[in-house]
Amino acid sequence: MGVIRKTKAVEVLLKEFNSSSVAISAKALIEQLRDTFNKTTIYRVLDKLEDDGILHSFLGKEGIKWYAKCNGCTSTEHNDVHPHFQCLNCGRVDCLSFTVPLPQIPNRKIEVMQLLIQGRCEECFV
Amino acid sequence: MGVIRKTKAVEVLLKEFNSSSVAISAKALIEQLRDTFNKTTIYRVLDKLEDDGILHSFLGKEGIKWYAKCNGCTSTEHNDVHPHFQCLNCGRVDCLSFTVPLPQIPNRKIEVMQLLIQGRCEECFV
DNA sequence: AATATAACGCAACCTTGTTGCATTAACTAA
DNA sequence: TTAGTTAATGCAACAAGGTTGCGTTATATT
Repeated sequence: MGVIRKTKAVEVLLKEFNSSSVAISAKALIEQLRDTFNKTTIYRVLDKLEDDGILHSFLGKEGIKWYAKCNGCTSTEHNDVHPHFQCLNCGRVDCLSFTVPLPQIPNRKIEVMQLLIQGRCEECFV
Repeated sequence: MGVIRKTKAVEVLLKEFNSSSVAISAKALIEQLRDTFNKTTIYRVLDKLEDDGILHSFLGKEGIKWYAKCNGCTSTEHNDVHPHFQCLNCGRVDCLSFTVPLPQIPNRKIEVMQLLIQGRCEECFV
């Protein structure tokens, strides 16, 4: 696949992810950019950025897709396996920087691990 | 909420979960029982069984909902937090019996943790 | 057996995400 | 700089998982 052309959509979305370190849901981006880009475009650009190893995606609560910047991934391998934290109060999702030790399970080959931690974020923590 | 009446749907679904220890997706149950029950009924019964602490649910790949039997949960509290394993080859999902140590994160309150491990199960492991 | 009402079936709907196709706009090279 | 190629876009229609409203059925109670 690969991002070949620097279009407005690519530029705007990249800026969005570079300006903060939190994860953003496809849904939120579509709402936010409703007047600028078609949802199809946004889905396609996100797909591509993921293929290129620039973003990674994961599923949050209710099965909706979230995206965040990758660290150290290439288009051939997504190495950036870390937990995500979703605040049950404000809905915010961000990447946690520590890595979780992958358990060894006999006779199984582990390929991916998705760890979603939910609770109250720093802002909503009283 | 609470399951009040012992209907056929409740009976059949409970039997389904008692006869094996793997997780079953709502989707699969609907397909399997298509000629017997309406999908609305199946969704509602699963909801109830979850509320009652008999089943627990989690999201698998593609955001579809899976259910499995609980161990030691009540209608007021779901304590049964363990990882799930989804085989990327045959699609089978089951509960892993070990618990994962919850990390402590400063200034955040952790309430739920969802760990989905994906790879190749015992049967599909070559 | 009569009654109250939880549970059911059906159809219609909602949400997130995808696909086909005609149009537009980046890049390439003359 | 312009002409040509084709990737990227917008639109509309669709798809899948799941939910809702409401009239009907069946379970439990008396």
